[in-house]
Amino acid sequence: MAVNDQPGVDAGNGGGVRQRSRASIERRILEAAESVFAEAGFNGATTAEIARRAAIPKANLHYYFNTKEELYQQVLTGIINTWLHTADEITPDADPAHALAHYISAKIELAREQPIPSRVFANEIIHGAPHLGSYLSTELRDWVDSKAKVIRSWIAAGKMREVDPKHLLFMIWASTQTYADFASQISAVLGKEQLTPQEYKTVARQVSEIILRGCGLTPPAQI
Amino acid sequence: MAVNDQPGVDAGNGGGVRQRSRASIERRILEAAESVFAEAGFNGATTAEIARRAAIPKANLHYYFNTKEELYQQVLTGIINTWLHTADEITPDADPAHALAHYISAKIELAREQPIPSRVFANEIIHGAPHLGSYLSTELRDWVDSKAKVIRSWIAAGKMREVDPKHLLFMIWASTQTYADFASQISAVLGKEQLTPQEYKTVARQVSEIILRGCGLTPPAQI
DNA sequence: CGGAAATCTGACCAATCGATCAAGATTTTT
DNA sequence: AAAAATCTTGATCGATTGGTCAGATTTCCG
Repeated sequence: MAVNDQPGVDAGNGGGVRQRSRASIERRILEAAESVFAEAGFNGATTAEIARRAAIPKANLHYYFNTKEELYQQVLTGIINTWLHTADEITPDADPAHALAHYISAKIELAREQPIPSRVFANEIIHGAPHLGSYLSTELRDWVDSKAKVIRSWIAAGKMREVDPKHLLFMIWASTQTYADFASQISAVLGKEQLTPQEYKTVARQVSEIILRGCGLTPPAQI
Repeated sequence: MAVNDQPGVDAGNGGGVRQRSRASIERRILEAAESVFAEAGFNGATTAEIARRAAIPKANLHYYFNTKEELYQQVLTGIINTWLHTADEITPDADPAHALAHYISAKIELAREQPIPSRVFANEIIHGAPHLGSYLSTELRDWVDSKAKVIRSWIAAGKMREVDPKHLLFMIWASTQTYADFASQISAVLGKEQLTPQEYKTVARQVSEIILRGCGLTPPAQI
């Protein structure tokens, strides 16, 4: 299906009330879908529940998004786009300690601010990524290759201990996203509804310290 | 429902063919259920598909397990019991470096040997653990409290750097289980169907080294 | 052997699901 | 103001689901 294969988008008006209203309601539907997909997965989510949370009749939801699959794809795409630029500071000329600490801190922040999209993505991966097409083996793989190359250049320059760059990235992903994906477990174990922003900062500092020291780096005093 | 609330179990025979056959078929059903739950989650899993993989009619499956919920509970219980004793070496008198390295190594091994149950559990947690009752906030919480106490005793004895014990455990869980739960992502990014046992050993060594150094410990030469 | 208990199974059911449709309401364009 | 385009909605459909049930078959044991 083409991107603009929906009525109204190519109407003659130059971004009038119609388009603004349409964008607004689509955002509301996507947010509702996000939370339902996160709670129940693709199979468990029902369009009726999504419609209910978006406060529109189910038939109207299918006017804006033809199929549940299309809705899910849009949610996934939104998540992925959000994640594309969190490691921009990982560049050859950067200071490894600072760049990694910044990356870890940013990922923990994201886990705190947007845990729901993270859970949708995690659920998709756990079930073998049946709806992600070739994204993992093409775009994400290229992204990892390029970041691994940067880390390898840091190692070659003697800036840090010799570690496998890709598995280091997996470890950072796991250690940070666990605070979004497995929040229910962490909350239950710690015995508190949710962590405070202060506690998230403490977590970011500890994860940074362990990984940086593990890489033979000295954690920066301030991030 | 009581544990032995099924026909045949309390028959007069002393562990004859009947009981052995029942145990065998129940195991076959549970294995089938495990894989289906892992691939589709609780909602997405169908009793028809579980029955198909167990090679029995659906009605027969419901003879051994009354409801899908009961089947799911048994799968979850099995997983949890498997995990209960993986950290037995974490004791006050143990050497922190050796104990942690052993724990991490054992968890990576488990991720390699039994990724499917791990995914069922992870899926349950991601969706807020709706079927786990109070397990997380009671038994698991107590388990974590006791292990955290051990780690705190290590710190008090000056054996390792001061870190938050619980978040250290979360980090170990995340870094190890990611190789089971997110295997599809790791495979796609690395461009290989699956890691070799040798590669799992490399992963275990690297995760150990980073975490141990991160805790101010010296990784043991051999685990 | 013979009957009781346990096991197995095809057929079936009520509920729920994603999706469709026709018809009406509203807004925009001419 | 008429026509066209867009939006909204209740009703409904075919497909799938978890679970049931009556009856056939097998196993067990005196």
